[in-house]
Amino acid sequence: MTNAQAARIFEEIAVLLEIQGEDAFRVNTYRKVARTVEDLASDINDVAARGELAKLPGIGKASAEKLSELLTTGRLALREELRQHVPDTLLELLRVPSLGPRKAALLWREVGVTSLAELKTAIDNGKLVGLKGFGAKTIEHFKHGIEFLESTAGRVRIGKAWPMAIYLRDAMRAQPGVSRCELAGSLRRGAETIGDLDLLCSAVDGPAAVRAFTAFPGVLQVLAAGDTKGSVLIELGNQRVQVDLRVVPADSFGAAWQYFTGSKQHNVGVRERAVKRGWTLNEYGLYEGERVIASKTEEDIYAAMGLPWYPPELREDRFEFDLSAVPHDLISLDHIRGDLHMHTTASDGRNSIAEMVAAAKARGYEIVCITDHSQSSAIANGLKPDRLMQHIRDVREVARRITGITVWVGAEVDILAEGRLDYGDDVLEQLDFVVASVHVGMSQDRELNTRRTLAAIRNPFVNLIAHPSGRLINRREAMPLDVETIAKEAARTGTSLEINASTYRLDLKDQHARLARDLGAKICIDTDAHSTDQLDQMPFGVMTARRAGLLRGDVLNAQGPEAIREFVLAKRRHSAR
DNA sequence: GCCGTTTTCGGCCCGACTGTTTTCAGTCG
Repeated sequence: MTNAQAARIFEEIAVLLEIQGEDAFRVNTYRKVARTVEDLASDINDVAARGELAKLPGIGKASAEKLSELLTTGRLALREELRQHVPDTLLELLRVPSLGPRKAALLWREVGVTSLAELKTAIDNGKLVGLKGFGAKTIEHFKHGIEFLESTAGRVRIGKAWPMAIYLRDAMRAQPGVSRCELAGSLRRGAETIGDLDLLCSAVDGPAAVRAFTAFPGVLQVLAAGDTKGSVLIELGNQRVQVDLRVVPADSFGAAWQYFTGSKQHNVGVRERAVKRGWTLNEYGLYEGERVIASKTEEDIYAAMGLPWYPPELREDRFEFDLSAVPHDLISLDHIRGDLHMHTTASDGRNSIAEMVAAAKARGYEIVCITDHSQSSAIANGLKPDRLMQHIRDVREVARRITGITVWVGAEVDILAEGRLDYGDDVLEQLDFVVASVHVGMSQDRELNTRRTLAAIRNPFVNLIAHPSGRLINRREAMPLDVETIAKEAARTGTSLEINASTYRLDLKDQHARLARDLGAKICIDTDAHSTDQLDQMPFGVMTARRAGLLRGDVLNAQGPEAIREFVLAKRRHSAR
């Protein structure tokens, strides 16, 4: 059982308990267990095998026993018992906005509704009319909510949400009386997917700002519009997404920005510190009774509690409250000196070698590496060795013509299903930098996937394992892989592991990148661009690296061309010995 | 159910908005 599967089961138990009206704090305990397991970089089975489950934060004796039961037997008595009492299809009702556990329980007990489909029918047949707590507006809301669910595919990739968020932020900034507007929420934290867009602004007239917001073109539906808060649904490609706006006084902006950036768990951690000092913290400020201790800036809020200002990417209650673990020189976009993984028209890219190189140079890079697909990727027009030889000459020719940037020729060579690389060493040794990655046979088991990735890492000419897990966000699960073993071998051999900056991938993910760095592996952040505009995905890779707590020195392409060249040569020398 | 420099019991973050309420419960973030 994977971490994600175990986490899902504990989250499900939390919901089932909630519907049964269980004590909210006990419910929260199960949620915490789910989150701890989900966020864990190492395999939960390994932790269990070492008998260290109860050492994890928020997991005590009872939860450790339940986890252990689940991992060894694949079943959990508590869950099965709960499911006997509560129909499992009831869980899907909670996805309807403004329908929570209380109302779900009422719908089930009073009207016999146990699923989304039954809710829809019950509404259409007027069966909810007269039900206590269910007025006409509530019923209408549910009707819209079901339509919303049918038209949305859940969370949105950050790369899809970002441009819309910037557009809305700038539109708010242009409103009269609005002195400031900023992104908040998971978007500001650089999370890989976004549930809704959060905007924070300060304005002289709150209700006017909310009115302007809810009147934007593109707003499909207004969910709430108060004096300081507005919520709307907007169209985003083929999806719909909720956008929340909060308006606060300028003097409270720091407190509010801290508050609305989250994460929820980070805020709980910060608040607990306030409570210990006898203070209260809300979106308007940090208070001792009526007295304001801090409110204007985030820095003020954190400093008052003896905490450093946290880059938003670190605010996940993962490691940031261990002050010795808070990095001082976190990697940032302006540290990035090159992009070492991209494609051209030679394989499946849309732009020529010269166009990609010019675009990299225009972004201020000192080094760029062209890495087209290898021969077995027929669908991607992969290069057979003879075409690759011509391609090498073509890249060298561009390198001669375009000055002011180091231009390398490499390849993205397939790691085949049985573990062989798609080019022989006689071909690989002619390249400046070799990217190896898995594109086929992803349904193989953990051992096989790990073994073939290790084989690639041990090849003296392979310098980077690209998108190591092969996941596609919202589309394909990561292939089963022992990331810990991979990272150790990468560290030992001098091979880097990628954070692929494409917002379809973001692979390695933040937690794994942190684990890999801790085990000594170098990380390389690349866009895997298939066109010049995709080079602009780099910020999302950097945000992922920041969430992992990576420093400038942990990132290969934050070094200059000479250092990267030395990284390549060192592995070849080491292997020749 | 977890936790502990207020430690083995008694807390556990805080406020806005909505709807159906005559004073608050439910939901959300």
